[in-house]
Amino acid sequence: MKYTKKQRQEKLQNKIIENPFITDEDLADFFSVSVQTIRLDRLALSIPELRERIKHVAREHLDDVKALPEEEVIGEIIDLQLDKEAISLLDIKKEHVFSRTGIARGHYLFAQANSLAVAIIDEKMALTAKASVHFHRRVKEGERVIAKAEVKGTKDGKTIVHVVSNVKEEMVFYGEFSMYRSGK
Amino acid sequence: MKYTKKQRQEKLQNKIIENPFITDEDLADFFSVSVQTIRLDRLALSIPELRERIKHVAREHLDDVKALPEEEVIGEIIDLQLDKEAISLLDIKKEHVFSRTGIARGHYLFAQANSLAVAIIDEKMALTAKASVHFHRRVKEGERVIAKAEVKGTKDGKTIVHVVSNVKEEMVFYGEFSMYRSGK
DNA sequence: CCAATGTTATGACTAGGTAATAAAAGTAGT
DNA sequence: ACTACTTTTATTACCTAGTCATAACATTGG
Repeated sequence: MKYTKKQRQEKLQNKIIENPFITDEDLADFFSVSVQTIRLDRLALSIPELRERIKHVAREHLDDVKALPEEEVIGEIIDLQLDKEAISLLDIKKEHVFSRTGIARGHYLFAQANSLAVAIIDEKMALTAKASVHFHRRVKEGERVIAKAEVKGTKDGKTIVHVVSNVKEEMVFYGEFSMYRSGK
Repeated sequence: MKYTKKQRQEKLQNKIIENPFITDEDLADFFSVSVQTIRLDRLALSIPELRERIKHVAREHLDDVKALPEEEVIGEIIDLQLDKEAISLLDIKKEHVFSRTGIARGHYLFAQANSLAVAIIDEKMALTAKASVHFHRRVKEGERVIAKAEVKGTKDGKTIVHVVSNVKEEMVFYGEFSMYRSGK
């Protein structure tokens, strides 16, 4: 025999993670055992059946795509006084960090700050013209970044917004954004 | 009767887009028609059955999660000479633009430039310290942004990278990045 | 009123399973 | 070599959410 029960079950788990769309029959072929054995294995490992697996993957996706366009903002806005100040919150998760180091990629902090700068403008449309940003400290997975934006005034039609992002009491990011606004 | 055939089929389409997990039976209940009618409707609209719908959504998701961590870069790198220059390409799609205006959100252009600046550094790890960026022209859905990064030199341990992004011959973005590098 | 369109019902079949039960095969210990 | 136990396989009945084909019934417009 090729594998012991334990070995097979380990491999099985990997196989299914790798390709959640595989049927018991295909697995049975692959391991040269009967379908029933595969089913006992899944039962033992509490791996749900193909359809449930697919459903699960699909639901995750649906949550993703629903979460994004709903709020065209990176991070969750928790306070917003138009043309004055705004605060948003971003929890740094796996998808935001370099997988090797666990350090957040700069453009997510930028994105949080930038989209907050867009949101704060009391206009149907706002676009970033210029930005000058500083990354003060690396942010790690699991940390919560709170960005605070403040409108500093207007200079030749462009609104200047300052954004300071903190993790707890520590400043991790600072940016100055110069925003076009659609208003006449 | 509540709806005509046409009205029902339109509503049906929306219903399914809204919640692809709904069964024919639930739909039949909702519209107070028989399951068979729903099936004829789906057939007419060529909407696949529940399981196929779910599978499709799941596959998209799988592609997403597989595509992202593979290359930790926004855009596709088409040329890379470490510590010299690099070029990447980003096709602006629906998910990159403000849905109302079709104009690309600034942080995607930033992300493309920033991740190119990270990639160009010949080191296991590179992080952005500072960045100064200008958005010269709005980029629209369907346009292809080509970012070109050049290493300009090193100043107190930080590498200066310039990134110019063009759509066709027109410059749309310019950024100067100051990068930390892990090297001793 | 009758023909066309729309709707519902029925029966046979499918994939990819669950669950329960039984039988067979392999592995150890003595 | 025989028993005891684990592991694997087979069998049967059932399930969901469909497919496809055929037939009958209902509604509406002209």
